Amino acid sequence: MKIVQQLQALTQRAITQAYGKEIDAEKIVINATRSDMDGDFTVVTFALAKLLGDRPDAIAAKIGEALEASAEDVSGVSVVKGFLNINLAGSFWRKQLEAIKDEDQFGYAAKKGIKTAIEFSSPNTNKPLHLGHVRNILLGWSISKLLEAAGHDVVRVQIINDRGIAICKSMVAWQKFANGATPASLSRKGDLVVGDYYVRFEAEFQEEYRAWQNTPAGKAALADVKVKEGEEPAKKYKNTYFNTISPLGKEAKEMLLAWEAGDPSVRELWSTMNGWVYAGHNATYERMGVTFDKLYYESDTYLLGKAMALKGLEKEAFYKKEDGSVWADLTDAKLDQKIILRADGTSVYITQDLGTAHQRFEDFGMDRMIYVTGDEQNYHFQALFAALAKLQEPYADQLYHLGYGMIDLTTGKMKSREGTVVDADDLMEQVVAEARANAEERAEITESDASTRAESAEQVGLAAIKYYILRVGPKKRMVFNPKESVELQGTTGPYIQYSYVRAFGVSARAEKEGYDAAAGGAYNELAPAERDLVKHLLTLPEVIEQAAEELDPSQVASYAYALAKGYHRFWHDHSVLSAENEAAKAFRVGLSHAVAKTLRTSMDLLGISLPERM
RNA sequence: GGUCCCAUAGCUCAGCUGGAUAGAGCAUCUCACUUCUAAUGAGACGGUCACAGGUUCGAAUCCUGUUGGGAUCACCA
Repeated sequence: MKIVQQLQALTQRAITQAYGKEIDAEKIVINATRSDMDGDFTVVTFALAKLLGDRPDAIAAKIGEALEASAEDVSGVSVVKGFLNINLAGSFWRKQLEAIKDEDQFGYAAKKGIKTAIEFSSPNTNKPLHLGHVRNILLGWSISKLLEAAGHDVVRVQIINDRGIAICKSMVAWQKFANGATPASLSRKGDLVVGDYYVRFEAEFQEEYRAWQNTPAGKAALADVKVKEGEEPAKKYKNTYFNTISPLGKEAKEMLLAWEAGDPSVRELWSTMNGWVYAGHNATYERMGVTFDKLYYESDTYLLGKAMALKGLEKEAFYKKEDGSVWADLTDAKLDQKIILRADGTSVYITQDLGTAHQRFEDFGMDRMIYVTGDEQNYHFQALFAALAKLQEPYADQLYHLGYGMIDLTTGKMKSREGTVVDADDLMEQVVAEARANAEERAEITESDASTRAESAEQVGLAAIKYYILRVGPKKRMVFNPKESVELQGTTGPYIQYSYVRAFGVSARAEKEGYDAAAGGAYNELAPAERDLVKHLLTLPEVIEQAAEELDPSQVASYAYALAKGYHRFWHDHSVLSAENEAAKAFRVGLSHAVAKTLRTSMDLLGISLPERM
């Protein structure tokens, strides 16, 4: 039982003793005592004043007296205005620590029998993963771990957007300019190669468009474009040009049609180039420590979506317009009319999502489904959920969309077209290099060999990136400062890792050298730093529960940081191996052991691994 | 115009279901290393919690409105 609940029960009894009235225990407000006041927990009595017909300070005094007399774990009380500060005995905290120290899955909830599917990352197959994906992947992975810790059965899925005009652009450019080059012949990651040709296509297209603008036909067409003030005709006309005039655009569109028709040579090129991308993406995922249970491909599910649309028509959940297009009326969900199928029977974005959702339910029978995407898709998911509700899909009321805020670079907004994206691979490489440089500088202190240093640099660099991004609440738009993200000091992953290195190192050494573990039972006068650590350790289950409930890894990030900080402070003031006596030593070894274990648990929930040396 | 998200120290961010004098990190300035690993610790400096009302014994937190920033409202994904 949680300590606060125990105290509520005790306080409830004390009130009955002092006033002869029964108060609902849950209504008694008990908070952690402010750090600058003496005490562990504080009963806030203002709300009780009316119920008991007494003044807050008098209530605090009377409850305090009763508590001190009857509760053996209460070592002292003090009253400040209406606040009753309670001190719990050192032996109480010592016993609490002993109870969790070797608990295998401390912080994890029992299985709830709820199956949750979570979709994240879900890239296009025409380019490498970039900074936006990094936030998506880290959030998705961490939330999936949190849900598992909270007792859910989790299935991690992706929908891979492997078809469409974008990949066709890469394919056209590759055919025209690559001379048969492959990732192997270029010694370059496959996703980067395909991305190169996507960029090449865009560059060639820009050039073609610019040249056309200077032809008589181009000038005439642009002169007719109506624009608002500050808008450029050429920019506004670009899509129209691509779709109706551009030779390159025509090639790409013909390729898309050939793909849809199942043209064997186009399909073959398509699957070859997608294969390159998958190999590249997988390498990136692997380095990030992320895996998926099941992948869905848009090239499969867009057909399923069409079936869903037709089912919707049968059920009269959707309706057909005169031109043959299929629509959903979502006005009762405060949304608009939403198209489900085009007049020519081809699918739109939402169509494949309908199909994918249904297929997943067939595959897994999940109770809940969580989508992690950028918040620019908030409206899309509202519409998707409303449409699934209209179809009366059984899981329709258990769908969640987590739209995270855009991640901006310090230099400005992140736009792939302007070439200011930070590539995921480059980012990891840069930060790991920084960590390596740091480790080399400290090589004398750590007395480690080169391969150990390289390994820990990898862990440290990745921790820096992951922590930097996950410490911010998901919905908040955040600024990514490349310089600052490399920083290994302050509120960072490496700071926490260092705390772990200390806690783990010292407890492992004590185990190895041997100490009198039983002596700890005599240690009942905890120093403030020790008491704070034990208290903080004990809150892990609540932190996990709430973070999972709110789909918010940043709460765990804060928790881990506070724990690491507390341990650093403790370390500074107290010696473990050369403690004053055997009792103190035994207690501190146990404390260090528990801190190390808890840091490991909480950082694991963020997808961050901890080195034993650094 | 409709809907949604955001606004806290110079900068980047915490602040749980309303509780005491709003907290960290970075930056700036001090101090502490022949270490159980100083990638650390201690201190100083830094605030009209966007603004205005309301609810309450009590509001950064809840409600309403205003302002500012962003997203979205495509037969794009």
